[in-house]
Amino acid sequence: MIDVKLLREDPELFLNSCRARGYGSDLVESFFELDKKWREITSILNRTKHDKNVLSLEISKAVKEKKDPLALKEQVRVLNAKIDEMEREVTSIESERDQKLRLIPNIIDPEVRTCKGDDNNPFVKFNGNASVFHDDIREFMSRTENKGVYTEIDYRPLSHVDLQANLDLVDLERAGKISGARFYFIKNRLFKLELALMNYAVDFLSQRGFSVVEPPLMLNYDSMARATDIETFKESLYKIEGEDLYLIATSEHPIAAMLRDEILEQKELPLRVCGVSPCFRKEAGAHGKDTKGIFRVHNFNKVEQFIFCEPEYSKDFHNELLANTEEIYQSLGLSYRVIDFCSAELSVLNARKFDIEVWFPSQGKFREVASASNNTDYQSRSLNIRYRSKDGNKFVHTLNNTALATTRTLVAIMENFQDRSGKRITVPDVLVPYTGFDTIEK
RNA sequence: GCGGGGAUGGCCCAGUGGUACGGCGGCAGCCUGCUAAGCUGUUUCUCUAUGAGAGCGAGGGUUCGAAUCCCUCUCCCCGCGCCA
Repeated sequence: MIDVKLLREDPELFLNSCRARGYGSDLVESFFELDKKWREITSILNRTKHDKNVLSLEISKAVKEKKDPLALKEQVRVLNAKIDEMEREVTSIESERDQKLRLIPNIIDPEVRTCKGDDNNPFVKFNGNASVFHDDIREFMSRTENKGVYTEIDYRPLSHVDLQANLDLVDLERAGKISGARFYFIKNRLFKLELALMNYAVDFLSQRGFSVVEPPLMLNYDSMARATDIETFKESLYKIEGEDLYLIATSEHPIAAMLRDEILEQKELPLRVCGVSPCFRKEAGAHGKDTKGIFRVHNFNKVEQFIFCEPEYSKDFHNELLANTEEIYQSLGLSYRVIDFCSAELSVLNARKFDIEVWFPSQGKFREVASASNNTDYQSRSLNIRYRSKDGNKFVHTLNNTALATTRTLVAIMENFQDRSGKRITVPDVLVPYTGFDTIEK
């Protein structure tokens, strides 16, 4: 949620942010219309309540002095009827107003470029040495602003779907039979590789000052609504029938909600939390995309980074979160590019967002594996997470970034580290201590 | 699931129908000077702000008036039951 006071003081700030996102100004305008009405009625209501309180005190005195309070009581009854009516009106206007308020998006970081469309997200950097099939070189170089480094290959590597069939690593048919599309059984060495990835990422973050939590996998409506935005609710979340519970789409949400309504000490900050959990997503808006294999699925495991910090430092921590994930992917030997999101592609919560996209030689594309968001004080204001400072209690800034999502990283490893026969996958060196094997083959 | 106990400001705690007591901590100031202490003020949210309103886990109800009485719910603690 945005800061109402700031909105009243400087509407232009929010109008600009709305425009850059392609929103139009109706939201802000209808907020002000309702807010004006709300203030007017609230003011009369409070005056009436004051009158009532005064009368009530008089009754109290009258009773003590053994005078008859009947006439005074009647006056209060009349006021009560008015108060009831006004209160109903205020409540209804207030809820309408707050509904608008909750939809007004976060203020965009001034460094974000005003543009639209995923293809226009500004390129930030490339790292690695990608295997690129010669037909894809042009695409590869254009996506890296000619800064990409590659080794040309004269064949197209197998997709993970074919590889896993060759090596008996995933059973999609039976998962489809019992659960439906986008479900899977992960089998054998691929499962051990998944465990290795999670362990590796957790160890990595532990060494960088993160505490580790496995969160609740369900949140109630209130916590979820305050930790996320309406789009996530609509597009992603599974609800438990007959219960006030939703399956989490990422551990970002329970970690953010964990500290709701709390006041932290300044010396506790920054608070670095690593969350490890399955993530459940409906993928309702993704019909027809990535329908084969385990690239886009209804549940996967993820190691997430989350930071609560003082406002002054959130940009630094945003970079720290990005650097952590980059280092993980570098150490795995995967080539990636970083993009900086266009204003119109940011989520309502985001002030700024970077994505890390790994090169998949079998698809000839960079694909998203991690997403680093700075939500500034938008999430913390909804969740009411503050810290004590010299100038009073202030909202913390919250940031998050994927450290490692297992299914996509497994696909990346399979597609990048297969040999030419398509019957053997090399395990990245850093994972071998965790897996106990260095190849996956038939 | 059953029975009992609980939830009051950042924290602790008092409060059996008349408008929330006191302490601790934090902040500001004063006084002072020896590992410090003392004194005063302040401490949540909202508003059209010398003033008002709201706020005692949440939501209803009774009443002129509810932290207090009644109903429903949530969470925590103790015991019993069930259980990987």
